[in-house]
Amino acid sequence: MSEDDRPDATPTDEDRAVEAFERLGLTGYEARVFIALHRLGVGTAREVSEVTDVPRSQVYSAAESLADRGLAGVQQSSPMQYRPIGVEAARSTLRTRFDRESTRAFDYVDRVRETADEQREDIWTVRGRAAVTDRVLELLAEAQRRVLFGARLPELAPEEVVTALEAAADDGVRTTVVSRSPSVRERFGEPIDVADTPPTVDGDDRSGRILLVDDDVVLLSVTGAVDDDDDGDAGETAIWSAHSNMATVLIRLTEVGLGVDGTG
Amino acid sequence: MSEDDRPDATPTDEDRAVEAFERLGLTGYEARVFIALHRLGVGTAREVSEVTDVPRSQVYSAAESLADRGLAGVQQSSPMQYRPIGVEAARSTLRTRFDRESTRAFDYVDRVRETADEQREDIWTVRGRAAVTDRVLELLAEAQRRVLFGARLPELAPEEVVTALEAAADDGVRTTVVSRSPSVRERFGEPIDVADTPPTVDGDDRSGRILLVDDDVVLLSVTGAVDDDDDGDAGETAIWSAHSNMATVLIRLTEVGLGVDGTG
DNA sequence: TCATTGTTGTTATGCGCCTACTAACAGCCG
DNA sequence: CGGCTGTTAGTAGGCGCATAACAACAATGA
Repeated sequence: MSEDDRPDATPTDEDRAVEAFERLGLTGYEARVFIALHRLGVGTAREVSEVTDVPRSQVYSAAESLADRGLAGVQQSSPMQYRPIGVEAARSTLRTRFDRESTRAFDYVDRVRETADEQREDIWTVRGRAAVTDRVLELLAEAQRRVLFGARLPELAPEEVVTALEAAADDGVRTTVVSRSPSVRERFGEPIDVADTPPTVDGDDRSGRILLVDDDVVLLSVTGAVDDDDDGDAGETAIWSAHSNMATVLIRLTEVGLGVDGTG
Repeated sequence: MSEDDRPDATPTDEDRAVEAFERLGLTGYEARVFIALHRLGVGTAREVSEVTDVPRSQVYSAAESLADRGLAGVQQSSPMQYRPIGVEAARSTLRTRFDRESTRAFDYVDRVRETADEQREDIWTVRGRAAVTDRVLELLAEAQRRVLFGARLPELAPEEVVTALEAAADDGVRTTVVSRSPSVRERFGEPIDVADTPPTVDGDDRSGRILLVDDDVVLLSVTGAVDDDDDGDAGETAIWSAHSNMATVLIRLTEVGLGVDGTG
């Protein structure tokens, strides 16, 4: 059934779908049989093996495994027949399973977790949009006197960050937001100072976020796919430092470039 | 650090958490390092290997892999230091990844899917709560003249099923719901007939759902963990048949047991 | 009636990859 | 020298992929 048996041909849409299913926890055979069953509506092992690249003898176990996962139905007859569960039901079955495992895993982590007591002359690296946002929020929580936050793109100033910045401003922290992008600037109001980024430092379109907190906390991020696994949207890498001489030095440098004065 | 090195000791809470992380796509080492980092707050490879059962030499690659996934941060120094991302941020990172893969997988299935044109003298088996519900909904959609639905437990009559039953009733389908459980019965109103289950057939507390549609569609389910993978809540297995003599016979038998008359 | 042919469902086997685990190593510093 | 760090090689076992062989059964034709 495959018009293309070359070992390294361009991956088809089906190949990509199979890979996605594999990352959801299915085996390659299970994924192909599931897809084939949806193609057929109903089918025997033979029919399945004719519309996809799974040997007939392996269809039985793969389909049985799908049935165990609640993703397919079986008819005990000769020949046996299989039919897939509906797409939405299958999606929700997998999602339920994901949520269950997620709870099991993170509940335990929650119980044993310790918060780090700071700290030394450190520069930390963090990869991934969500991870960077997480770090921004934790650093913002320490703010006592002033905060400067910059984001080139709106996606880099998500709702949680906006909220945290507003909370800081409400607590009497002198809060400034800089961005070249108007759509970022207009998300902040009232107690927050908003400013355009000076053209001098805005040249590189790979810059991401900047965060200065008080006099000794700094975070800088850049965007651009680092070709992780396959995190299309997470191409952000940040460095940060807190309560260190290194942080202080970085802050001075950054302030000069931005034309901001942190003293006062 | 392990007080228990017997090969097959009872799994600890941490073991169970590690297994959950593995089902979310992490390796065992990655999971243990992630947990250890949360235990420590911050840590070097040595410290991690002392707190969990991962050889020091393997901590480096495991932590680096966590950093690639956006689940940990790295400090390039000697000794290197690692720190975990916050629990909520980690959970949301994994969930985002899950949703992305889920879309990739099911969008393709949606494009190639065919609906089965019914059908023969078949009895189908379906395992898992969600899969059974899916089948109930598809069978309900065929209703022309009458529907009888029964569920022993409220969980077996989820909102979608209630909605579908009401829709059928509104379409002029004579609709009856039977259940021993008052909490099931009181979910249905107006155009739907509600009845208690006669004691004669209610004996077995493993019965699940029953569905009769017109004169030739029937579904029967039973509950009880079939010890699938680990689907704690999905211990339901159903058989069903539609437009077959087998279905007709089953319907007659069921009606007698329930004291219902389907003619008219 | 018997032999032949084909189908079905099960099972065995070899291969390759990834993970777990151990071990060895060069570089650095006190 | 001795201890620590970070990297790398090497082994073993498990799982998934792939192919083949098999018994049981049904259909066919002489």
